[in-house]
Amino acid sequence: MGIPFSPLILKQYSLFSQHLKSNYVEYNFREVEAKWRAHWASNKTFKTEIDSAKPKSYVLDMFPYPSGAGLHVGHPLGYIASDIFARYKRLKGFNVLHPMGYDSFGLPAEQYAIQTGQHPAITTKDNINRYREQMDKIGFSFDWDREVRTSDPSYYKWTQWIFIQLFNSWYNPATNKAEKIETLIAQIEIEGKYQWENLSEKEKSDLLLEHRLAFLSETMVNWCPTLGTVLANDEVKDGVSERGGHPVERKKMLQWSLRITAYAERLLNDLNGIDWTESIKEAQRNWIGKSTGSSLKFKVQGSNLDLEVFTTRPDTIFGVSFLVIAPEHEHIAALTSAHQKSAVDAYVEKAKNRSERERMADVKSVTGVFTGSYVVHPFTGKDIPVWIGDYVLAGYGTGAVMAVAGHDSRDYAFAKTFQLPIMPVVEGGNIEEEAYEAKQGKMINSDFLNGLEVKDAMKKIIAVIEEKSLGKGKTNYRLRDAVFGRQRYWGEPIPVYYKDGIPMVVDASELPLILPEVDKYLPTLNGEPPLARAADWKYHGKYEYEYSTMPGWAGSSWYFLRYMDPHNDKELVSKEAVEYWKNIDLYIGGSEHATGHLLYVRFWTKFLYDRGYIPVNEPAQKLINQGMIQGRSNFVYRIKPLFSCGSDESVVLPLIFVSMPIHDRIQNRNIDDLEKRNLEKVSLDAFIRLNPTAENVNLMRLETTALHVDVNIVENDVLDIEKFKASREEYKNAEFIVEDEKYICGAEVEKMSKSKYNVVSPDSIVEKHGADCLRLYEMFLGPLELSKPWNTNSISGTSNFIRRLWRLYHDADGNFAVSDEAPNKEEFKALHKIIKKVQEDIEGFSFNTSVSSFMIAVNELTALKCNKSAILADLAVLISPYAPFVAEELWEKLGNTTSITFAKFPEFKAEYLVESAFSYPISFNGKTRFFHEFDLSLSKEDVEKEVMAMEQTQKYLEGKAPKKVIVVPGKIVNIVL
RNA sequence: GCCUUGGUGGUGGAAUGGUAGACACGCAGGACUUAAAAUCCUGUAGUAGCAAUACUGUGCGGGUUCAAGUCCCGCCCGAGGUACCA
Repeated sequence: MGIPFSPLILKQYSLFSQHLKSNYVEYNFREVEAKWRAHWASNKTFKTEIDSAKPKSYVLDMFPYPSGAGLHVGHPLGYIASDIFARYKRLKGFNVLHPMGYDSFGLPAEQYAIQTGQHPAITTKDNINRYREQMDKIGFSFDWDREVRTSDPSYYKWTQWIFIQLFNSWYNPATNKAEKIETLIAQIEIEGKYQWENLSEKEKSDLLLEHRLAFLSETMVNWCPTLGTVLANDEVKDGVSERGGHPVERKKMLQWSLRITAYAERLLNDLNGIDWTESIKEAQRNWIGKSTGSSLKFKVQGSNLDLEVFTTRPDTIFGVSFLVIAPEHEHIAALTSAHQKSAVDAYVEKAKNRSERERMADVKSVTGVFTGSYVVHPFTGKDIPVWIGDYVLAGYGTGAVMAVAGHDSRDYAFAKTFQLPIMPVVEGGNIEEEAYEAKQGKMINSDFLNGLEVKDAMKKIIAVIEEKSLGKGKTNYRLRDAVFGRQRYWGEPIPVYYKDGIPMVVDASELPLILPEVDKYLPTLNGEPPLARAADWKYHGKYEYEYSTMPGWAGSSWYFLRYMDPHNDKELVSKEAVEYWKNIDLYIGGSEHATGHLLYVRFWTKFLYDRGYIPVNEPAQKLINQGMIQGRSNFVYRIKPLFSCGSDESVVLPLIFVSMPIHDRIQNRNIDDLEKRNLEKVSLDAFIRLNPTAENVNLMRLETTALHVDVNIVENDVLDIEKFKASREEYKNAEFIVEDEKYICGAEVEKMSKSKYNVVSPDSIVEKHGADCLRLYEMFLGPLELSKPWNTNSISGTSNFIRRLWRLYHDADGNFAVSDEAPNKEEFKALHKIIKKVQEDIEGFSFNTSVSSFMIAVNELTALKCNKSAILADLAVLISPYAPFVAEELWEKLGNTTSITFAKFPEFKAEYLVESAFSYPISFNGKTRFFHEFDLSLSKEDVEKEVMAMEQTQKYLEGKAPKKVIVVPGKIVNIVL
């Protein structure tokens, strides 16, 4: 008596028996990965200590800000690359420092705190836990015992300590380095410019503040009223805050700043000694913006006032036809004539209220006003009118320019607008058309400079200017001092208090200055920063603290040092640790930090070097920028028919989706009548079904609209209809019109974001395909530095690869089976080819090509049916940086008892690749026609002789004698006809 | 505008001046299976041809070379960054 089968059960049964028939056990990545994840964690496999017997390598990722959204597949790209590099270096016998931490002070946690009242520390901790969980899944070889968090008091104690050192230092131009402030006092005393002893405390303080590297000064800042804080230039994009997009205005404020400008020249010069990408170096060079020229004084007509300008083109001095000063220029009042006063006042007022954004929006329009004053040309004695124009910036140079309309396009536009004279002084241009800006040609209309080349004229005029004390040769930098105070809560408190209005730093022994609790994370009613809310928060119970906190980049400007010695509470880093680890050998991160973080970290490193705390003056020898991973959105297309019907009552529209090709045809109007009528009928029927009471229903027009669909329910652009229906209540009864039984989605590359439903998390990939697969796939996508859209479509390629790799070590039944036999020549060749390739690729950061070569190697060894342990053990080691889990498992099965982390990278032996013969492409006029194998020991002449004797050659020669025959041994034969 | 990049099949991408399109995805066909999935095999730049083969092909136009995706000159287009910086 059997159990009666229903067809469905029968189907399931046969499936089951099928499975039993073949008892092959596939690679179980879930089990294996979980096993090694736990093993590495409990054995602290990646814990690193100083080991002077080994060479060191410091491999670092830019640490993340732990945001609430978690990691998406774009984030780990750089981490995977650096992890491969770190694991490779270990195999090569290096002692590798490969840590990770969190840049955990920042705006989003604070914004969230303002909205919800939850302390930013809690939000931050939750986010960090989530990040850690996600990173752990991917199998990074970080030494987590060295984790740092910038918001941790034991960390920011040292950020504050560095601030104190900056405060207590000045930049000595004579020694060209930062020194203790005491050496400045000594110098002041020697020079006797001031009677130091006789100065009041306030005077001393003010005097020193002009030299301290951390100083308080009145600066123009980017003030964001909505956020209640000051923003750095690089936090402002298009006149609005980078985070949140709130309007930003210019405002004068007493602020803490860091004197980064003192380091401008060194920051520029030392770029030559580091191996960073040209684009980052160039961005930093532009940001520092060095320009050489001359300052020059113009006497104001009828006054003792001098107007000083900075120009890079002193050679064009005889072409000056007017001067322009910034609307904020300090001498505007003195320069304005009574007659022009109302016009000037109106203009200055308007310019002041024009936000950065507006000024930027109309770069093309030229505005300005005449002051009514004139200056005297220092060489011709002619009167030169002084104008005000907002294209001149108060913050750069002297806030005044000498306008040479013939040779500067902005001056030219200004002159054209206000009908001011334009005089050419360098041959070569046509001033009727445009300004001639090239620094090339002979000087004309220039008195004693006439006939000189621009370059020579430049030298001569600077000499004359200096001789006559009209000014002097000068170098200007675009780089501004870095504003260091933020009116925010979630940051490091600046360790300063005020005694009788004099800023004093907290004693280093009293650090850390703990961030106090506040009732609200908002500014106070009278506009003071949130820290002013802290109850009884006073230095020694008496003196008011500074209420600003440090900017986001403070903690990240030195974290690479802390990883070397993260638990030291006596020093920021011990001498021993920093002498051993020195600086970063490989730094990987996004190029968006080109002029922010990467400039500040160089600045702090140089400062700490100057003051003798560390032995290196650059943070990173080698820098790689990983590309952005963009999102790839999928779309479904809903039919949106327009109906007309008799009844007025609200109608229910049907939910019908058409596959992408159908949508395309509707959009492009190349849909045939039959299909169109069918679609119309389906829509109409559905409508009537849903609205049975509607009368006189008519279809007006057939249209489709695209809707984003979650990429996680789409595979290879085919929609999982069941999941889609389940995803939202209103989709439950959706209908689909498909072709070939597949609903094809549209796709488009966009930024990866929640609102576009195109976020792919690494967790989902790890869950579905495994961490090894994710690692390989991210590398396989393309060159590390290139931006590319994330597309999960071809992930099956790497997934298959791992399974094929696994099968190499297993027999047909899935039992581990390797042999101790000696490998043959082909097997050695396949192995050594991959040893060479992987080594070259990792050292050249070409990770995508090494994944391909692994595939080739596994394909070759599979074809050779190679199961020799001598080959397979080395293969496991080679692959282990890329796919550590499966490599570790195979390594153990091969009988090893220690982690593959401690294995040795196989040594490449060229002799295995030596070939005795080569199949030459025989080409005619560069076109390959056929192949022929020749022994490589054959001489060029012999090869030529043999080729010429061949029947095929004669065919292509068509009876003609060749003009020339080129034989490149081991490469090609080319016959020129 | 300037700076930095990049432009190669249906797609992601390979190519020290020396066989363009490695590797992978997708697609097509086949094997196994009652069937499907998985797996394996074959083909896959375009045009013409049953085929051998021929021609055309690395954004465009020139050049250097026996030989150019690669080097040089001049353009076009995309991406990222940056800007009244005197």
